[in-house]
Amino acid sequence: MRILVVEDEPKLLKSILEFLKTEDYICDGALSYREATDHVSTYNYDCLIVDITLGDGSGLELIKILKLYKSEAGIIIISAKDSLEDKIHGLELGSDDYLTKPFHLSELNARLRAVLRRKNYHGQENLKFGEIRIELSRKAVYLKETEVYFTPKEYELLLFFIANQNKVVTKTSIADHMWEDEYSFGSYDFIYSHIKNLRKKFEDSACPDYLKTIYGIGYKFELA
Amino acid sequence: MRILVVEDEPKLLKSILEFLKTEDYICDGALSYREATDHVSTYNYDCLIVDITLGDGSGLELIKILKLYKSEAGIIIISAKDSLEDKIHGLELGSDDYLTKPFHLSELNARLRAVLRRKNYHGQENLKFGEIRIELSRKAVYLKETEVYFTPKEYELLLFFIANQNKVVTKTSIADHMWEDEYSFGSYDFIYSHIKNLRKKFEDSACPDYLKTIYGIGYKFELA
DNA sequence: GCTGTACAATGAGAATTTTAGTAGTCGAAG
DNA sequence: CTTCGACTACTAAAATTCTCATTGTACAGC
Repeated sequence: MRILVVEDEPKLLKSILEFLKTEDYICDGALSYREATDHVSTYNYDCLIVDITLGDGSGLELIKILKLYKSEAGIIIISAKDSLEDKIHGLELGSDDYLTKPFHLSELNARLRAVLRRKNYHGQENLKFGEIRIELSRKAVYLKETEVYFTPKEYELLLFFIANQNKVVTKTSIADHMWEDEYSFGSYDFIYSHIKNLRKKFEDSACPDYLKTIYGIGYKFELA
Repeated sequence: MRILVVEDEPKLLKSILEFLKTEDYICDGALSYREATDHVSTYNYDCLIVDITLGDGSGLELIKILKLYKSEAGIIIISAKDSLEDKIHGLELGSDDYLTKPFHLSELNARLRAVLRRKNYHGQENLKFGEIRIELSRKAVYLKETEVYFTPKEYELLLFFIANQNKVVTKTSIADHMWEDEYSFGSYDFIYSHIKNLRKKFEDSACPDYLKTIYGIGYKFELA
């Protein structure tokens, strides 16, 4: 379940992303208009959460553009104003729901579930990939039928790879997803480190290592 | 026993919720139509209490929609008008009972019990989870056959965990559920504090600690 | 095939973050 | 005025994440 959150207030964006990640969504953030269109033109999202009171242009314009790229994605609008106008415009342009600041994060989650359900993504409870099984609601990872503990970063990374299975993921995109704001372009040592930990857990459980290194590019998670 | 109350008058909603909580129901509130459908699409309720004179649309419409999602849930209609028409319509659409404003909360409780009984939830008096037994009617908690006093917040938290057993509950959702009004992105110290108190009571009674910490995320209440 | 360079993997420990624990303040109820 | 529960502030402990130095590996050019 892939989500893009567009919000210009860094703190709020961060806490939304953190929360959604704890709820097992694969999500990215954009601080501006342009960043958002970049992301949308690059990745496939199932739902977009958009603050329409961004600084750099009309948020409703943005929605039109987003729709062009990704017409089947759900859209939830966030707004500070409770103005009926904006609400109506938003809904006319094809947003699926509307949320007024301030809001509870679990409220956002409820809307999100509703939107995704309306789009027939009945929230999956389990993920399977080869010998790996994940019970999302329990955050439990099973390798070959035995439960293995994964730290938050490891868990998130694993989910990310499964979401992008059979595709090459660049280190840049990994860094982008997992370390939103503060990733320094210098080295990817921290990625190597987490990759190593993942592989160690596979090995310790005699689980095949589905993670292929693509030299000079990144990784690919695939069977056999 | 999970209940959703749909009522657009905030004060009334609040007092209904408070009352139901003292009666040991796990309950959520919705101030509008849309909020209600969100909740219903997200959680499983055993009964819905719906004011059909909401501002944002016909309440009877709402009931139709609610039924679509969750046909086995009981429904009690609240209405300001005592019109026979609405009553008949409501019952036709599958509501189980009907209550006219103003009403006593104890009256609501009686209807609720009746509805739940009819649905074979014959007045669930006890909850059990491992070595924990709760007599809901008395708000009495037994750990390993000895009664232990739990403060109101501890009790509510315990019920929340039991209601969400075997699932990871994030700190955010705990905060959202237990401190609906005034929680702002602060620290989670108060959660830690209550968690500690719960665990202390388990320990003092030599009762297993079913509460697992999920580092960086929240907690999980499960056997073994 | 050999060699050099850039990239990737590894292991250990430092730094940071998160949680547990302790003590104490505040405010409401009696 | 006292008691009790709810919450806060602070310290300690635990766990995770990140850094860094080092070792190993793939690729390209010769």
